[in-house]
Order: sequence, then structure tokens, then C-alpha cells
Amino acid sequence: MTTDSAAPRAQRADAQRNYQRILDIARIVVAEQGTEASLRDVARRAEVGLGTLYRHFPTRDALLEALMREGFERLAARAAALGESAPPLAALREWLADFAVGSARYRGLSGSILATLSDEESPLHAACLAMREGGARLLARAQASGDIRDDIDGTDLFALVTAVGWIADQAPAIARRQEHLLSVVLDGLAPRNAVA
Amino acid sequence: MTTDSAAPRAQRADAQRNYQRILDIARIVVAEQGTEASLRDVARRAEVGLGTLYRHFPTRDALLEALMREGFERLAARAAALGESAPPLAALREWLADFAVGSARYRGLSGSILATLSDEESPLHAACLAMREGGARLLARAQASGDIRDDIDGTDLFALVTAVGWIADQAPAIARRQEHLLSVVLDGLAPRNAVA
DNA sequence: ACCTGAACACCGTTCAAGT
DNA sequence: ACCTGAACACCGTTCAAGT
Repeated sequence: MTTDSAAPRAQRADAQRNYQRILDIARIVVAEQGTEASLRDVARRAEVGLGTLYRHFPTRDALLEALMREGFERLAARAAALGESAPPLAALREWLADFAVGSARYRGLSGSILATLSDEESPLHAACLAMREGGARLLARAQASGDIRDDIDGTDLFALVTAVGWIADQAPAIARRQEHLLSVVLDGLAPRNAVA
Repeated sequence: MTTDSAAPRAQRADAQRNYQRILDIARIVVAEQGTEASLRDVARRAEVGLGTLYRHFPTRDALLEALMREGFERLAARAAALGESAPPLAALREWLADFAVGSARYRGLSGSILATLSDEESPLHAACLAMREGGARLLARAQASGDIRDDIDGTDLFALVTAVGWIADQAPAIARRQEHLLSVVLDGLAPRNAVA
């Protein structure tokens, strides 16, 4: 057993180059057109055959996953760090602000990310997992300290923050209210005290 | 001046029939496929030429507007009624629950409705206006009575509630949490008391 | 006055043929 | 082992030709 069956086989040089070309161009095209960008356009501008794009990225979500992986990993790491360094509520708020920015980086990304929650086949699902768990831990911590109400879970929070990002996506006119709307939602997460 | 220039000219019988056929079928197809339904499919199943569909409904939003008009008018009327009959906060909450249901009636509708806020050309924009104003009045009333914080306006509220509807749209797994998420958001609208 | 469907310019996805 | 692009089955939108 000198070679692991899951060992990454060395790619041919042209394949490696094409993969990188596609990814670089995809970043540009998705920035321009959003997550529903024309894949044909990506292939054209990357100067590869359409089949080559599909060989490297069998689905649109596979391409998005490659585009977002770094960002997701960064958010997961940031959650862990904040969990050590900041008080529960502050840590959660700071992380959510970061997440809100990341999940709205491209037009349509909020939708792609939220839809992926229900679709376990999507490569985005797995890519988001560690980040989601990091956020969920910060939430649980803030709930344990009594800063956040107990009747919401990580998925609820994830969905709510993504939804606020989606608002700016759909209606540019409200985009400047995004931060404020997020803080309104977070205010709703305060513990319910029975003050009648 | 016996005839108003804006008077509705009598339509030819076949035109009238086609209009109705398209609308009836569109209701079915949009229920099946959502607001991004294939217009070709609508024309096919309504057994009219594709051009006939475009003649009656020049844009997708024009078709959606015809589909939703009644519902919007009902919501506008309901806002007025609740403004007379119920205490400020209860009226607002009840109306928002109604609105939440209506704005999520079809898959994709939340998006179509919110996008229309920024697009004044869309026929949906005008169709929503009276309803939005009705909601805004209920909001202002609840703010005047001190039940709702002052730093949000009708557009903010409209966007937030639509966004909660969108969540269920994207992730069926969370659909059953919709009511709860809406109540979390509404809790965030409570006045900010300086309780440190 | 209204209807029709072909025509145009796009998609996503697959796959036989090439190197 | 990988690349290519034609082929297929769809779109939305327009518009000349018909009745």
C-alpha cells in the first residue's frame, strides 16, 4: 500500500493550466454577471472548449465552490479565533458582520448559499459546513451566556443573515440600509424578557 | 367630449377570449414552475401563438401583475380595514402575516416583488403601491403608539418580511420555521429601551 | 385589429472524435 | 488523459405575413 487510493494523482500540465485559467476568468465573469453567469461565456473568455469547463467543474455549484472555498475557510477560522478572544455576544456579532459581507460578495450568491442548505448533493453544501458549524458554536456560546434567545438554532440564524444580504441583491435602492436591517434582525435575537 | 381618451376600447371577442385563456393557464404554470416559468410553455398550453401572449403581456412582469392584482387589492383593503378596527400593534402584525402569505404564494414571487421596488418601470411596481402604502400607514400608526421602533420605514419592513418569505423559497428544509422567523424579525422591531 | 409561427440570438448539457 | 466543438433541446423576443 504505497499509494493511497484517494491520493491526488498528478494532473497533466495542460489540465492544470486550464483549471486555473477557468477559475481566474470565472472570478471575473461571476463578478460581472452574478452566480447565474453564462458558463459558455466563461469557457469562451478562458479560451477553452466548453467540454473542458464541464470536465473540471461538472456543475455550476462545483465552480462556485472552488470560487468560494478560501472565503469559507477563512470564516471558519475566524469563528474559532473569535470564540477564544472575544466575549460571546461581541464575537457573534462580529462574525455575523463578516459572514454577511462574504455571503453577498457576488450577485445571486445569497441564493446559491441558502439553497445549498437543503441540497446535500451540492459541493457547496460540504464547503459551507465547517463555516456553519463555527457560526453555530458562537451562537450556542452567546445563548449559554444569556445574550441570545434560546429558541433559534444555527440554521435559523444562517438563513436570516443570508436573507438580509439577499435584500440588497434584489433591490439596490435598499442596499444602503443593509447594515441597519441586520442590526434590527440581531435585536430580535435578544432574550425575551417577560416585561409584558 | 363624450368619449374619454382613456376609455377602455371594446376588445374584439377573440382577443378577450385569448387574454382570459392565457391568464388561466398562466396561473397553473406559475403554480407549477414559479415566476420564472417558461412563457413558451404558457402559450403552448393556452393554445395561442407566442406572439399573442406577448401582445397581451409585453413583459413577464405584466403577466405577473395581472396574476397578482386581485391579491394586492385585497391586501390594500385589508390594511385600511385593520387600521379602523384593531389596535395599532395587533393590526400591523395581522396584516404582515397576511402579506407574508401572499408574497410567497408562488415560488420566486418574493424576488419578483422585492426587485420591483427598485424598478419603477415594472407594472408590478404600480400594482404594489397601494398595498405598500396601506402597510406603511399601519406601521406609522404602530410607531405613533410607541409599539414599534422609529428608525425603520415602510420599505425596510416590506423588505424584511419579503426576505423571510424568500427563505422558505430557497430552502424547503426551513420552510416550517417561517412563522417563527417572522416573529423573531418582528421582535426586532420593538422599541429600543435603553436598558443597557 | 388581432393572430401566427418562423427567425434570431442566446442558453445548459452531452458526447463522439480527435491528440 | 485530456481537449474540442458540434449536436440537442430548450429559452426570450421580434416581426413579416396572414385573416
